[in-house]
Amino acid sequence: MATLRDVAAAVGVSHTTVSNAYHRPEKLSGALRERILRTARELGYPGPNPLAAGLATRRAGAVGVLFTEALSYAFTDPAAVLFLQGVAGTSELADVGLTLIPAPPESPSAGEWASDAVRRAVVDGFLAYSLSDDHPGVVAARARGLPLVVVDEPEPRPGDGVPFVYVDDRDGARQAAAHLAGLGHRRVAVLADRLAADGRSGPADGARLGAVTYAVVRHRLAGYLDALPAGSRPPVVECGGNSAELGRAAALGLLAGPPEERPTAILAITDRLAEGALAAARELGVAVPGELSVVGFDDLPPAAAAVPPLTTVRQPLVRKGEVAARMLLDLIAGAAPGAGGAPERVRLPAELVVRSTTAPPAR
Amino acid sequence: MATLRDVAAAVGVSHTTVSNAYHRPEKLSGALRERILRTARELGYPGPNPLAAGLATRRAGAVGVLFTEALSYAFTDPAAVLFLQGVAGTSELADVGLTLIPAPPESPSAGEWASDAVRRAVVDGFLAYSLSDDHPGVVAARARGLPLVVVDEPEPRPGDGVPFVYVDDRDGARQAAAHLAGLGHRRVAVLADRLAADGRSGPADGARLGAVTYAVVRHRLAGYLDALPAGSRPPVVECGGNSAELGRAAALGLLAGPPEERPTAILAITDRLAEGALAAARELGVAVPGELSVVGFDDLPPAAAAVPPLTTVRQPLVRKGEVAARMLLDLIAGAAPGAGGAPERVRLPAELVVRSTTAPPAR
DNA sequence: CTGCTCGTGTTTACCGGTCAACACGAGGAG
DNA sequence: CTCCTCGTGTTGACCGGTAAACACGAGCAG
Repeated sequence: MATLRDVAAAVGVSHTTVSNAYHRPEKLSGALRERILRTARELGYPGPNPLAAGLATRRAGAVGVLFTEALSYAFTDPAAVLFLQGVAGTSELADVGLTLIPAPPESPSAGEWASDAVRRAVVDGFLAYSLSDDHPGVVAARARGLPLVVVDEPEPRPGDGVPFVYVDDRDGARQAAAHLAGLGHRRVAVLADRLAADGRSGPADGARLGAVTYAVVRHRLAGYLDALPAGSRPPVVECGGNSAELGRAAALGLLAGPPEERPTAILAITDRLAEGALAAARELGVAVPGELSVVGFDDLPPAAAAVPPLTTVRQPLVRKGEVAARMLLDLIAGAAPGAGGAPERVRLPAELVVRSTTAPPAR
Repeated sequence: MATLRDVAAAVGVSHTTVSNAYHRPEKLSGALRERILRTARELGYPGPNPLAAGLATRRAGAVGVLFTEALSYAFTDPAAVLFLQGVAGTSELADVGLTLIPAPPESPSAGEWASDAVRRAVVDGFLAYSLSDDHPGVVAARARGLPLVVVDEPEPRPGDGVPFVYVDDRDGARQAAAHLAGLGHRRVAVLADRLAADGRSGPADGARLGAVTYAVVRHRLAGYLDALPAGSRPPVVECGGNSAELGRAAALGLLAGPPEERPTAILAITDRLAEGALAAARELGVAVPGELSVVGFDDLPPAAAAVPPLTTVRQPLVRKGEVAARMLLDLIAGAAPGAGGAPERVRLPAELVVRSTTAPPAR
């Protein structure tokens, strides 16, 4: 493949002049520039090699987004996709690429050399999206010494200097539970997921509830407790994954008992689990919201279209992506976190959206 | 920031040895390797710079996926996301990154230097996803001289040597129309989109139908005609975008007339338009499938969950991504297209899925 | 004792650009 | 007439790695 110097030789000018023909048209006469570009075309020169240019300028021209697990899984999660939409919107404004980086939570197999993808990514900065507290991906990203913005979790220790964008999950959950409590519900159950990365399912005991690995889950759970009558400990059951199917299975168990024993309301930690709960209720002939109230979390597009439309907590997913991307771009552009330019943490509000899956409990 | 040579100097070895400590542990003693790695950590050396490494090895370690329009829009399109899911699944197997590249169809503003993102992307190859026939992004990608696989469109000229992965849209559309024709429908209308990149809406005349810029649309339209009674020219109305809302608006127009004049069936060129048609029918009190049959295209997840469940044509979206990614990876690994290794074109089947939105026309 | 191979490192040449500093002739100001 | 500035280019030094070829002592077979 022809290089910049080949073109220079063919035209009979210096390599710098060819470089300038591409980036600094004003530094040479129009005629010469034309001649250079034409020769380049004739020689099949594909233009300056981005790798070489990047090395010289020390800019990769792209930002990396870190996902837990496989990317193929991330695309399966509507919340992640919406977040990405926000990120994409603002990073293309800044004319930088977007590279997706899978960061499996497996612990390093060959000593300290796990999360290779993070180490090898050609990027100017990272966006860590919703990783667990102990995730090696975040560590690897920090080790790269590049600007890093953490989204949702893991929550950086205050003073740690890591910019952080998050949603007030606790307050959102509190609103959801308060809504239910206000309607008069006393027997409330929680449908949860991801208390840890082990994918376990079934009722969660105190120990497990005390050691939740994901900050988002921790906060939502705490928010529920905030608004429920003091001292009440709603049963929490883990679904083993965030899907309607798994939510349905778990809800089936919750709803198995006789009417006077089963919960009158379910707080689902995500919309998809709520969807599953709705399916389970339908299957069992339990009327929603007559005999059972359900509240979701996220307010994904299908929530409004569900039958009945789902009462849920809205979090600004796209906006979260926009804010995080803007913050990272500022950081890359040179703003010191916390100091003047970029704020160190941004909290986005969550808001209860009451639709048709909640009502006072049957008496 | 410390470099590989700094570490070498600190340890008192050559820089090559440090490089080997990272990539070829067998080329040096374990003790020395440990010492090097430890020193590197102490110096805050972030590991080999990916840009420099890439330059030297001539591998970027990532593949680029080209989308029409903005990325933020692509994430809005479930079909694109599903495709990406397939791509991500196979490229992470190969341990290469995934870079998303927006390729707006605008014509070059500064002479030949449009689609900058394509030219600057640090990738080893491109996947062009569903671009229009004349899209500058494809041209730019070819100009980079890197392996390129085109997905869906633009259809490369035979013998052009560009690998191509596509779905048999024409056959899928034919099946849809044949199903309707078989049920006895004679007044069929088509809900379309993207006849060109101008976003126009309204009835499409012959001239416009003759100059469709997107191959996929062209094929689906042709497939419909294949199966409809010879000589019948169903009215085609453009929606101006692929959304349920726009589909609803267009369908409202189609369904405005008295029962004996309005179509008894609608062929929607995408599921989302079909969804809009369903909404319009519901609004107008037109029973589906009693008074109106609707067939979609794509078989996105919501299609099965719609009420009533949508009859549609399934295309293997995730698989399309997998096949295309595998093909590109093979190409990057050195297989010549067409010759031995990678086949030059792969056609994926489309299949009609009959659900509950189609029935014989009311008599 | 000689000659090979093997394990460990080192030397040296790229990879393909960008950029700061400098060269040089022409036109305009003083 | 001289000096300065400006428009155009050129020189040469990086950017931060990778890899082929070579050096060298030790162990070992013949």
